[in-house]
Amino acid sequence: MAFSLSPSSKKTFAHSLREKGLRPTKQRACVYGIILDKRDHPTADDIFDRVKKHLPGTSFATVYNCLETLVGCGLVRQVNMDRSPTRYCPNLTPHAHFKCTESGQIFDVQIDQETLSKMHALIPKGFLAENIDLCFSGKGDSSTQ
Amino acid sequence: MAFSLSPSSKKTFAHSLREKGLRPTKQRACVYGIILDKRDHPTADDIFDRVKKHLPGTSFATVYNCLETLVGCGLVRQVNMDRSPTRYCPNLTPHAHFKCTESGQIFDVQIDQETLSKMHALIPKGFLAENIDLCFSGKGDSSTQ
DNA sequence: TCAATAATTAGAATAATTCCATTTTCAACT
DNA sequence: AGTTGAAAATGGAATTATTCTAATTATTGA
Repeated sequence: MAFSLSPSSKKTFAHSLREKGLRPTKQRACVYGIILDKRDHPTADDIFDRVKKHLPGTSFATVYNCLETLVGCGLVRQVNMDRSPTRYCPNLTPHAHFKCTESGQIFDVQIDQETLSKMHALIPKGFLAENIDLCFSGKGDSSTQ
Repeated sequence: MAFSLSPSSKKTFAHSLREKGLRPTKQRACVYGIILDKRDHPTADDIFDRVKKHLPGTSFATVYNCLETLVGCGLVRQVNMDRSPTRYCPNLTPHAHFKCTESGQIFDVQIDQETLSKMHALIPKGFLAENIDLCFSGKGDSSTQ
């Protein structure tokens, strides 16, 4: 049985895909639902395990295909830290990531408008940034571990 | 014939290694010299090709070993963008990276103290950042391509 | 319903990096 | 100078995340 998205998520999902002429399949909905459901920045591997509980026949390739599609539609974002496996995040607001080197957990860190502007201002004339990626790593908050 | 470091680089190099009880070997000096020589953010593969011109018998494993050692000693820094191969950079000052999506080139972008402080201030109480990584990607300066 | 197109599937292939067992190098001691 | 022991280098195999491929299945629009 497929993952059930909330009515508003389902609308966003179907709309974003149709806008690009893509089909809102049950696998894509499931992957999207899983990323929304537990916002722990899962890897493709984590997502594959969770998807299989809902749609047991799903293959790894499909999970990767779905993730690529969802990223392409702007529904989820990739988080790359070091050489570790890519993680996925449904938070579309401007934010940075903090990786705890002890637990491996990743935390979202909001970026205020003023700091964001200062960061943008670093870019030299003639360059046009389409993407900004800010990552911290170090010791996380022990109360959350 | 080994790569020849400038007297001051040689001193920094030998000192940083000896401080950690490590040996300043000719392979390590060569890898370090190559990263200092052409500051184009080479990959391990690029470095391997260049090292072989000076020390033909060098193996890939040695290049990786040397890079790990140099990073561990703080002589060079790793630059990870997306899932592309790790690149290496001898610029030890606070700086960000801009990757041109057209040419693949990576440019250093200096970070002023005020912006750096603002970025640090984003980190929530209880977290201790040991590393900051700021990356931009988009269209680079066409005059440099 | 049916054809056309898009998406999914399983498994092979790839690419960057790491591991491992062996050999070589280097520095400190006889 | 020769010996020894630890550290480093070597070649090749192994690993891991991801992408590719060819065949099958699902979805959409006429």
